[in-house]
Amino acid sequence: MKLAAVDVRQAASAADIVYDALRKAIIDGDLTEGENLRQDQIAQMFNTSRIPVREALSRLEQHGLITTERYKGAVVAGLSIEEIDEIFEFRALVEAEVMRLAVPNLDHETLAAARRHCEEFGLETDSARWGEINRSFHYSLYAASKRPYYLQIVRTSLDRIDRYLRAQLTLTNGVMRANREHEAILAACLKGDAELASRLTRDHVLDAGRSLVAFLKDQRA
Amino acid sequence: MKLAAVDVRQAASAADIVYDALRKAIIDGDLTEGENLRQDQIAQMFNTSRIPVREALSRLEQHGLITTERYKGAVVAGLSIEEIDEIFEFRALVEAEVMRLAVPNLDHETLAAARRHCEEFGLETDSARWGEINRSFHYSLYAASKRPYYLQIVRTSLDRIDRYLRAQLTLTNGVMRANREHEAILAACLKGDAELASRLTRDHVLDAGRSLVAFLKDQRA
DNA sequence: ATATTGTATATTGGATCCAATTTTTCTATC
DNA sequence: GATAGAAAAATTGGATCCAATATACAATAT
Repeated sequence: MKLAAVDVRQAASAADIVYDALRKAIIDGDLTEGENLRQDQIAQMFNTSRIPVREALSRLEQHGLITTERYKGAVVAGLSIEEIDEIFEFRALVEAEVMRLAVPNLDHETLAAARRHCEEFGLETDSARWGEINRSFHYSLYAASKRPYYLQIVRTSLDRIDRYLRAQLTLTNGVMRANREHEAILAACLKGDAELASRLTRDHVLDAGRSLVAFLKDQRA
Repeated sequence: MKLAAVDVRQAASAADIVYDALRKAIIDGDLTEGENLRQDQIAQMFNTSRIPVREALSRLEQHGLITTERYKGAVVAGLSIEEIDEIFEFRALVEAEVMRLAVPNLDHETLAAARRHCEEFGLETDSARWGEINRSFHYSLYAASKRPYYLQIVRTSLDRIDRYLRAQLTLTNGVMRANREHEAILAACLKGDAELASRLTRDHVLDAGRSLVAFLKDQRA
């Protein structure tokens, strides 16, 4: 008897599913700052008991995406202007270094993929997708750094501020500038100029941070 | 009626207690790499049910301190040489920057505390305490950077490699050199030379990483 | 004797129930 | 009608019980 080999992959646990869904909802901004997260309500949404929900909430709290208080429950964490500023500063430091380390390892395939993401970003008209494509562009280059720990940190940092970034990315001029900066970074990568790519990445992140902070200061005032 | 003001602090939940205890045991090296963590056994140790234990394990997994597999359980995570190397490289980047940012904010009190930790490190003979004092010294300076997010990241990074570092810190020559480097960093801080303090911190971390990696390569061969 | 199959045990993930505490609602009183 | 206090509802953290699966070991066939 002949059978095709089937990749029986481990099914994710309920806690994993709930965690992934809530994380996505928070970084997408579908759950807004300060919003209450009732264990019971979430459990019903996912057709589970509160146990896996609590585990998911506990993980989210570890990553700073929510805060919890006994007998009170969990709320989506908000960030102060100062905290947002600090995270952008941190990202600029780490992502610039990741970019520097990535350039020597970039091959044609990776560069082609990055170019596709870059073009896609320029052509996309659905503002809801900009954030996602933006991540894809940067990550496709960052991956060449072969620094999984750095990338994990970048991911958790980005998770914290992504929803604010998306709010600001809906402003068209922000997208235009981001697109120009992406092209400049890509050009530096094609030239193999690690220092330039690193500096441009740093400025790209700091720029985004500055305009976001300005946007939020205005909005919150 | 007069009552002394009592700091009624929120009692930590059982999950918090278990998490803290396990985290400490892992970073202190009391739980060794690959060691099995049975929920039932841990629950009995802390006189609780498995529920808070599972929550604690879930958090530890998020921080990379353990790995879990369904129906198999949790084991203390081990790090490859490459992973350790990467974490030291990362720490060097971030801690150098934190040090640079801290120097302009250092006041007499902070410097005095750092000096005390530095001297304590030189005088301490109990090798088990070196790791702890080492952290105190660096953190006392880092705190002046006023960058809570950076510091949180530094903490989780240090958590991952602390037990290896402690194993290596038992070698007296490692402590001697660390002590000299601490004094040099402190001197740069006293001079208010942020660039120098930053560079020395970077080298201090990279040095520790290099000798640790050499030590482990030898040990694991 | 060895390999294979079946069974018992160990262990995890999840459901349901309980205790503690907060928040809300209702009621009695002014 | 407003307010203080009590009862009810809501909500969380934890304990106990159940289902699913892996591992260890015994029984059996070759």
